[in-house]
Amino acid sequence: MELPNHAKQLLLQLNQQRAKGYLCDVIIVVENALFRAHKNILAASSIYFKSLILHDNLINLDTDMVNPSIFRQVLDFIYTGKLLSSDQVSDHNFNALLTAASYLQLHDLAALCRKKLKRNGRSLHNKPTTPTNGRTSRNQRLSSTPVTPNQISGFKDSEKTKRHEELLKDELSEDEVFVRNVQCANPANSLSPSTSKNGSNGPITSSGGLLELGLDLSKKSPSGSTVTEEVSPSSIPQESPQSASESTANSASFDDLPTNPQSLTTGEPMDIGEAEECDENQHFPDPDQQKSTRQISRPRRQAKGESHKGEEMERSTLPNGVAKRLNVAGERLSGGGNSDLSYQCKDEEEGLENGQEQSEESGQSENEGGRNSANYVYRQEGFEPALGDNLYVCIPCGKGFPSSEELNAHVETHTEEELYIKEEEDDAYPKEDEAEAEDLSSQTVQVHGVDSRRFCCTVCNKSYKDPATLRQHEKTHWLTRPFPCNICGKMFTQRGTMTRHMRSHLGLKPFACEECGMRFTRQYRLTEHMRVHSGEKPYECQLCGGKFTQQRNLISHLRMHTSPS
DNA sequence: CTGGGGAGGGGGCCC
DNA sequence: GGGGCCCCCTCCCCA
Repeated sequence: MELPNHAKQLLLQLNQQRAKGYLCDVIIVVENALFRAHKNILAASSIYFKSLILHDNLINLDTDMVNPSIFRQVLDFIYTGKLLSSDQVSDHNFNALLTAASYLQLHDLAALCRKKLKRNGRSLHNKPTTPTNGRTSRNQRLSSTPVTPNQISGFKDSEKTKRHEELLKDELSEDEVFVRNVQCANPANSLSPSTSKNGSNGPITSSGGLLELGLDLSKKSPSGSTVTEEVSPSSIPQESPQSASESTANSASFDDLPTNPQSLTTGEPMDIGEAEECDENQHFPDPDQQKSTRQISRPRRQAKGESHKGEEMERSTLPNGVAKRLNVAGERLSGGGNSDLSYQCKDEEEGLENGQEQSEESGQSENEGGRNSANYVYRQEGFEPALGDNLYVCIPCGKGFPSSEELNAHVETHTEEELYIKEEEDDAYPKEDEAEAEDLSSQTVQVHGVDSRRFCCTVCNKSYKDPATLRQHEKTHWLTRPFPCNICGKMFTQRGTMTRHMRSHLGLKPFACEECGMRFTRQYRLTEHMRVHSGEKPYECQLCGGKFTQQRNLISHLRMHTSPS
């Protein structure tokens, strides 16, 4: 007995889930576009993917071989077995598809493309369609500014490309919208290292419309002359749980998108069955051949360890029974390609059990449901039967919910005060003066005579000059971190920190050295760096007289003095 | 090979 | 929100 449509229905469901970002556990980076998908599906489709996603949740594809537009079709094909109808896909597009399919070892797709090209009597070009990486310019496509054919550098046949872009224009899947939120941050800087180094792209202004999409991770250089990212400030899509309701404008664009996989493609689909060599058993080619074609260079290993004092405190104070880790199959988000994208969630790599950190899924869940309000969405570790389907757990109270939407609705009922860790509930923090701390209420203002630091934290007794700073500090005691990274899900207590973190994902280095052209993610780094050119060494060791350009190196040096040797 | 310095990069947090 | 600083990790170079 066999259900005739079982496989089809299963794939349909999976594609719907992809469209919603549901249970997606891998992000594929193609130039400046990100695609969410399921590891299992990719692994089942291509041994190339299979090898890549074993350890990485973030895969960076070779932009010489595939561009975002093509990969979108590839991904659609993987999930549906269908391509756009042949009259909607130009020969040039088939060439690009063939290139991508070969590169990704999607042999069925490659065979399909070959057949179509052969049928059309065209020569096969199993080469990149362009030396400029087929920068099909999703940014441009998404931009409200009209795009001239010349701007689409990815294809020589710009008219056909444009036509294809138009075809795709109105059928963005949700993963692309997710991409939009990320990539619009830096329309000038793609994720490829080629543009991150010197920022050779032209200046981008808000007139392009990209910034309306809401993410600005750029900075302005102090000099201004060497920086290309001239963008106006705009809001960040992530918001605190308290302000989540304000994000409806963002959410609307998601909700309007089609989730039916059929709508992901238009026109008459071309079924995979057209490919002559489409044998189900031919999905996995010779592994040796696979190795030889592997294109992705491994990223430089990133900083791994950190003190994470606050996170350790969080772990120690998490309520019993509250799931912390949403860890989806390895969970380690590492850059699969260029170093600009080689960020790794350090705690994830270290296997820490910190729910606040393990939020790739939370990010997806927020995309699925409240979009920007799912700061409390964490999957239960494993799938404990006792919880049934209530896999989405509210960290503060431990309640489980079957969907992120319900959890988000529940989270709204929590007040800030509830999220705050009361002093009496927390014995994990060092107290400078416990007796005094006991007398402090959350509203207490300590006046220490002429001391201007009148605002004391009731948890750790630190004092601050103004209530805003105190409030900012108090967030470090919260169980939850209100600002998640859209890419890796890492959570931050301050929006600025998250924004800064996002720059590392996107390779944004707005601060350029006028002397050597080296670029930095932070002004402070540039200031430090400038001492290299000036020869200034303001930090002097009082023990040996050694001088240093950076304070941290003096500190490191001092350890050498103090450590027993 | 090892230790030390220089420097790039990331996160936390206060102002 | 941005700036600045601290702390950390890491890599690279060189003696």
